[in-house]
Amino acid sequence: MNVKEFSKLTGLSAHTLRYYEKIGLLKNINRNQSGHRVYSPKDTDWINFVIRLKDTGMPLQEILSYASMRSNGSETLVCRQQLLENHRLNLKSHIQKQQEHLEALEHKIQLYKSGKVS
Amino acid sequence: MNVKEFSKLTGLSAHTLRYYEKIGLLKNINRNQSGHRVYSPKDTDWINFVIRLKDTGMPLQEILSYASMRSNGSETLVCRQQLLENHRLNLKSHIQKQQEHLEALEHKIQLYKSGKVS
DNA sequence: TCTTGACTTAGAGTTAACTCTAAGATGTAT
DNA sequence: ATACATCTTAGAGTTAACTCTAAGTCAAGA
Repeated sequence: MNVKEFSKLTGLSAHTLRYYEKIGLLKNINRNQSGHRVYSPKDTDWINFVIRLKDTGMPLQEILSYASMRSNGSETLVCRQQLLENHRLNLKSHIQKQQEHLEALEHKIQLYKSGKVS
Repeated sequence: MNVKEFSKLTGLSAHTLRYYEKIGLLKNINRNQSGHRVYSPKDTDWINFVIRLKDTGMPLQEILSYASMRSNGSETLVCRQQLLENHRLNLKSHIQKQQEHLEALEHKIQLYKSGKVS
């Protein structure tokens, strides 16, 4: 898969994909005989997980730290699990808070609907 | 209330509060005889709503647009309500998506717990 | 009165995460 | 063979939202 196809698949621009590679978020991307990148299904799995972490608000630096632990093999398993469990707690409380915000927003909209706002 | 107290109340730094005023998000803040800002309960209500919008991911530009409609009085009521209802839909789908991310994350953590990840 | 700390302004600097540019090599359709 | 799109790189530019700096004013306690 070339960069254009991979870009379409992931929803990230070719620029962003090269940027992710530059900062170390994507590693060991294969090249064809003319030096063009060739992405594999493994790259797809990894980038999809990266995108999930990113979409849940994890900064690239922290994803990078997960990535580098991953490439250090099984001695980092506990640490990676810790990181993910910590992220899970953050995400749960984020959802909780957004739910409260939603309710407050719906209350405000009700005020508009009943003409109690000017 | 001076800027320090208002900062503590809102959780925003004094720098940020002045910045919000500079870009037009806070308007007509009173001053005492020596030119220092004096924040009122009305300012508190407004900033709290601003913070809610911000925390739900609304860009300052859009909050600003709500703010400027608000200061244009009742002829913008419908438009403001529209903006909030649209934001409500975005927020609902955000929460939905985060919920899905949470489930995928919990699944991944299960893989770690059962030793299926290396 | 002197010091200490809070306040003011305009404007510069920072950070994260892209996003684009330039200049050149390669690939694909007519 | 000739366009024309796509690939490559290093490095510069952009955007949002702060965050800080400098230089000066003001207020309260020893």
